[in-house]
Amino acid sequence: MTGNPVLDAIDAAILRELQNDARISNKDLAARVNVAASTCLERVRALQRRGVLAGFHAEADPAALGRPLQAYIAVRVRPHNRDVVEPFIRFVLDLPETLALSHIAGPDDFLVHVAVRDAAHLQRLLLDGFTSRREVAHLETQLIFQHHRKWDISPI
Amino acid sequence: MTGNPVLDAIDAAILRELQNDARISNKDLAARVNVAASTCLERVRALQRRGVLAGFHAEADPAALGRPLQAYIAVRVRPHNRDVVEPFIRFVLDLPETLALSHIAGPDDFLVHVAVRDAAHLQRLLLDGFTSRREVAHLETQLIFQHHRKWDISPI
DNA sequence: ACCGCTTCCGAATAGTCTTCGGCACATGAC
DNA sequence: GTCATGTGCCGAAGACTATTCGGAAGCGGT
Repeated sequence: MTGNPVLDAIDAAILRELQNDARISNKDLAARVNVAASTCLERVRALQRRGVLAGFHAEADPAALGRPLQAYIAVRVRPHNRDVVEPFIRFVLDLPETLALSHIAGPDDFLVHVAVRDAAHLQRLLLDGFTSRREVAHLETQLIFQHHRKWDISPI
Repeated sequence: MTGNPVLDAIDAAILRELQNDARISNKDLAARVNVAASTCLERVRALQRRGVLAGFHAEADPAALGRPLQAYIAVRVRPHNRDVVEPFIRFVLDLPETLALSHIAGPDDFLVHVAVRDAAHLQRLLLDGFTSRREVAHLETQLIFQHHRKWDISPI
């Protein structure tokens, strides 16, 4: 099931098209990858079953939602054990400012990607949201000038 | 038109639903946000026109595609001017390993988010892809244990 | 009240999704 | 070779959905 080593050309094409436009109709998708609509539908469902296609999401522009400023916040958490880490993760993911959170190896423990209204909003988030928490031992913030996300991931 | 400062409750609900499932049918979406299908369709198109909805993308699981290991690569580029930076950005975005690229302020210039097959693959990427380039002055790599992305961004 | 503007709705047509029976081909047993 | 089995693909057809459009309702401004 998960052991299938590679995608064939049609699956790869389906994946590419759906990553570019998740709302394409099944009929159009089938035409683009040169299979019948019924075949295409079954292929898509198989990709979902196998976990290759994990979901479909609309992309909202943070700037259009009043949050044009993005930053990374590197966080060190002490003590770095399960009882502290798990609530911290939940806390960060519940912040409306958070776009993504990584638990990383290195001097810092977490990297939090946030989108905020302006510098004042970022300052408030840092002071009230992060440094006020006991387990937060160290913070380092880097502003993001420009962020590029690649939507189409291909197999290896 | 674009000057409208906030989304009303219906737009916010549409945004939320589409961020959770971009392939929901217009009819179901309309039912969830309590408007007629025709109204819902026009709302969605308006959100696209305004740039709030920037696209619809399938989420592919990098691990299911044979790339279970993720890392951040912090890069310093010298000289840090337009003639060097722009080709570098293009180069990184063309790498199949790249998931995202941020141009940031601070001691490092770029943060590259990559997904690779294993540690050997990462090593090869660093040596052959990055340090072999003239403009790359410094590299720092951090492994990612766990990455959480929030799909539903809300206004402020 | 009246006008102009915007937003919403529901009916109707055009179009799509989804199921299902059957076909074609590959594989392995004998 | 020949048969049985399994897999994947296709196309037809009914069920369902998208999209358009005319008209109604709400809301400020005068």
